[in-house]
Amino acid sequence: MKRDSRLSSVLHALLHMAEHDGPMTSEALGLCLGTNPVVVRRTMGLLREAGLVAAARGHAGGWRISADLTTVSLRQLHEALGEPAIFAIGNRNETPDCLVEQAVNAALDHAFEEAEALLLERFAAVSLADLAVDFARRHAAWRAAQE
Amino acid sequence: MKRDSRLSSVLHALLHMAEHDGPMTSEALGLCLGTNPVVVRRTMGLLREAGLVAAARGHAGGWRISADLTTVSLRQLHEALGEPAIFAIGNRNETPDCLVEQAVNAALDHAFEEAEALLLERFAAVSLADLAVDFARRHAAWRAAQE
DNA sequence: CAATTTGAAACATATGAAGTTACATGAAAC
DNA sequence: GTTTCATGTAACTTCATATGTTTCAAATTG
Repeated sequence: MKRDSRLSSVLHALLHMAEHDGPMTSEALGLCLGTNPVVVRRTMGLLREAGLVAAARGHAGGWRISADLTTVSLRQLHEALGEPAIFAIGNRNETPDCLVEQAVNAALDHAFEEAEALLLERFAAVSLADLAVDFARRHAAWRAAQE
Repeated sequence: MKRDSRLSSVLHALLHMAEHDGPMTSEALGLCLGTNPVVVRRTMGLLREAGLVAAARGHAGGWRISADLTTVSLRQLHEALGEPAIFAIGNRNETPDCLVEQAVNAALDHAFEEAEALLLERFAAVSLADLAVDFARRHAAWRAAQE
């Protein structure tokens, strides 16, 4: 199963935007992410619809963050992306007639629901500002190591 | 992304086997699961390698459980299936040079590791015997509802 | 008007789970 | 011992879907 890496992508893009003065074009972001500008527009477009970023066309256009970094959590970004499926494992049949399969589904669903709740709770607890701080720490450590 | 439903499948198969006297053929299990006998053999073969089931060829052959239902947990089954990837969401690049992406990966990895640990813990706490009990309960309720 | 940039549709590629076909191997029945 | 039944396994096809690509319209700026 191919994994959905859009959450990772938009975080990467947003932090680059946060470190950058002025708007960044899809092409510039595509270079940072190692992907195509159209893929950037497609994914960032979902964040635009959620009001997290704004896009401007034409000369000096591009993408900029239109929200407070301290208030945007990973969970909000996950939601902005349309809450894609979290698990690569699932039930064979979600609405079985077979009582055996119903018992199996109930047990698996329960475990997955707990894990999902924990994951979303952790996502909600991390903001873009937290990531920016972590990046700054790594950057300082990297600069120190260059000496 | 297409979800891996093998854990769900083998649980369904194992509970039918537990309710059934004597070995069950791949064809019979395929009918229970709504799939092809070859798919059953392919998947059950992994459980055979883990020593959880045994297969006999020829007349009166088929699959039977070769372990104590109370000692086989969902986690053991997950392991027998080769510990397939749990999440449908992941990092774009697992070993990035970019410090921004490293910070992003660290945050996501941390959240996913916690959720994975919880899920596996829950899997470890549920045995086939537990599922058999739940099935029996559902079956009794169903019979009562038929009157 | 010309250059730049997003928006979006349409199509191509890649990956992996699941399904299918075909046949060899082994075990029991007769 | 031959027939029948069943697993073991390889090879191929199908299907879903994330990602990538091409193309062009629309909007904005110089």
